[in-house]
Amino acid sequence: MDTPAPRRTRIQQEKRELILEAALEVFSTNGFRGSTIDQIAEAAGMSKPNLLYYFRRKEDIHETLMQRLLDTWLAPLRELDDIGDPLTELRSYIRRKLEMARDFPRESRLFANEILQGAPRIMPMLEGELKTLVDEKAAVIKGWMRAGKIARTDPWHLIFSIWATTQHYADFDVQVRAVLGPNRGGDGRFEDAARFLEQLFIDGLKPKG
Amino acid sequence: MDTPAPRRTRIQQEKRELILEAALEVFSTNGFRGSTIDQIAEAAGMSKPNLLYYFRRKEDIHETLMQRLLDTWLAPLRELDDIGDPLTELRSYIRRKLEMARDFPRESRLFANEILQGAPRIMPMLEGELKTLVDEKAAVIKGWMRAGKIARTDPWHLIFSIWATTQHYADFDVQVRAVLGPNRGGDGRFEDAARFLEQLFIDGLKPKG
DNA sequence: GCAAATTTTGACCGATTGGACAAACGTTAG
DNA sequence: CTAACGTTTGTCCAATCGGTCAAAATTTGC
Repeated sequence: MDTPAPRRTRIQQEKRELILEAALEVFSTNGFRGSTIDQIAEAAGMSKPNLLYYFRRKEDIHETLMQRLLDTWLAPLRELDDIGDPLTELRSYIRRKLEMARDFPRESRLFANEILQGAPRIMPMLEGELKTLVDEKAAVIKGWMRAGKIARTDPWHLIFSIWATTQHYADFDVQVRAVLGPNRGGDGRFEDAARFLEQLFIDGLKPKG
Repeated sequence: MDTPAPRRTRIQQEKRELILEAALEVFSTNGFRGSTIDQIAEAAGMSKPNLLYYFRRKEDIHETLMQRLLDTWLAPLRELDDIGDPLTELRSYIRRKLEMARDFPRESRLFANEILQGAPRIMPMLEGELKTLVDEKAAVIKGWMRAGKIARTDPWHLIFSIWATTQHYADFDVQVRAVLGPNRGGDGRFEDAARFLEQLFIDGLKPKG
């Protein structure tokens, strides 16, 4: 409805991708207001007016970036399956989220920036699509608890905690690396985190007695 | 060494406090670059040149704010005591951190903003003071594990997870409230979170038979 | 090969920004 | 009362910002 006919030239497609890639880099490290069109243009290897030929306003770039992000961002939770084995499902959800923090830290920071500032541009999506999805998956988890397959807890706060702990390794990466130091803070930190989080969540969720 | 003689008038003390309070509000919601001196001045109820009489540069305000923040921010971890009962110590550490997220969300967001942007202004403190403190407390926790008082895990990632989960309720507050909805997202959400986190961390850390 | 359409650029604009400055205003101690 | 000191304000400035525009350069369809 809102995108009637995005007929695009080959050049347009390529250049738009280039700009979005550059904008992701710039926005995720400086925030929206902290980033300038010039910075993005330079990172994309083109002049400012040229960039503005592809995206007429700075906010259009951010909006496009945000729309793409949200799809991939919620994919792991969408895959949480009622059918599968509960502990296996949760374990792979945690692993997938941690992999996203490792492989797409800029996307994570872009999202964190948006939320930190009060989510002015995606509030409807949080209260709509996101809430619906979380409620749905919380119901699934509650079902597992009722069936005695996992220990009883608050499913919503469980999901929050998984989000918080996994995204922490992207959003607070500099702090994590600074504290761990050059040895433990190297490439192995994600495997260490994976082991720790699996123990914390999965062992903790095994049904009691 | 760096603050030789901060002799200050009564008016200076009062006005500086006023400015810092206003700046905390503005910086924590807009980030450093996203905030303007005019905004802070207006929030503090004074003119821009008047504000610049008390803080000569915008960055001076941010720096002062950050220095104050770091002291109070690490206080809970500093209090983690080797002498006390391990599970009690950890439980009250988690509770204290969650209380800080509830009572000082602006400070939490200010800190998160700084880290998100790569911690350009506090990197030395992260690699110095913070790393030292965390290493020290990690050693304490390791001692508890060796003594069989709590289950074995990675102390560093345990601390990261406590930080992540508790601060989440300040930094991602809008998302938490949006997902929980008007009923569960009300004032009780911190008590729910406290219960959940205690179960997650404390029960999970009880020594295995 | 050429005309039409697309892409790129340099020059420019008004608004906003952080900050400087001197003059005006208030306060306070003797 | 008054001189010295502290505080406040209006005005101004250079730099940077998001964005425009027309003209030049390039690509594309035939």
